[in-house]
Amino acid sequence: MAVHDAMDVLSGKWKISIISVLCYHNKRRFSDILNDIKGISNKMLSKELKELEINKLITRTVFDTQPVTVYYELTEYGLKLQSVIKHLSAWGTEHRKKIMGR
Amino acid sequence: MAVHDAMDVLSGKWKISIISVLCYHNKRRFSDILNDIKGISNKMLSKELKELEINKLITRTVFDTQPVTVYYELTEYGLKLQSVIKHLSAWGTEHRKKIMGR
DNA sequence: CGGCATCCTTCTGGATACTG
DNA sequence: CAGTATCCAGAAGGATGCCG
Repeated sequence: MAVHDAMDVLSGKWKISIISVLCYHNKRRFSDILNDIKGISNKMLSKELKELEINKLITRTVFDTQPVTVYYELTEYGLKLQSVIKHLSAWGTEHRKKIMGR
Repeated sequence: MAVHDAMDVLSGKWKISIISVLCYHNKRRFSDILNDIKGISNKMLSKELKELEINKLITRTVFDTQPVTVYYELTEYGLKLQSVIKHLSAWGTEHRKKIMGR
């Protein structure tokens, strides 16, 4: 099932949120993403970024400054998830209204 | 974050697959879904169906036959996920090609 | 048929401390 | 800054058996 193939890659508590952040910012640093996503720990961010990189959804670029600077960005491939995220986000907004009662 | 609101409801190993099945079949019985989704156990199917019902994404209808017949179907609300599923599915198909190398 | 109960193992993920 | 290492609790989820 194709949907399951997609979810294999996207499963994990934070992956969708991470991709979402990268959709809006294009290039983003580790600590910035850490602040963007409320509640995530550095351990989890590190782990999920690594998995996304393995699956070719994002790239990791290191700049040899002092201290080092690392940028993450979506690959061309990962960018194709933008429309999915957009729809999901719209649905999520509506869902929150429904659950919260306003 | 709206995306996270959506994922709260959709998290779980099989929920997206279940919704996907109901997108294609409209009305579907417990044991049919069990067969549709490869690898799922009855315990998991039961649990995730219950959660989806609580969140108003699906409805559960019991027919008092002998033995009982139970149908699940998407609510009007759950149906709004169809476009998300469609995009996700398309992406998943492409992803499989990419990973499998063809 | 459509589940629920139980057992048990694995995975998830938070807190904290440490490093180049 | 951008992680890694360790510890540990709790959740997820598979296997099996039982029930109306």
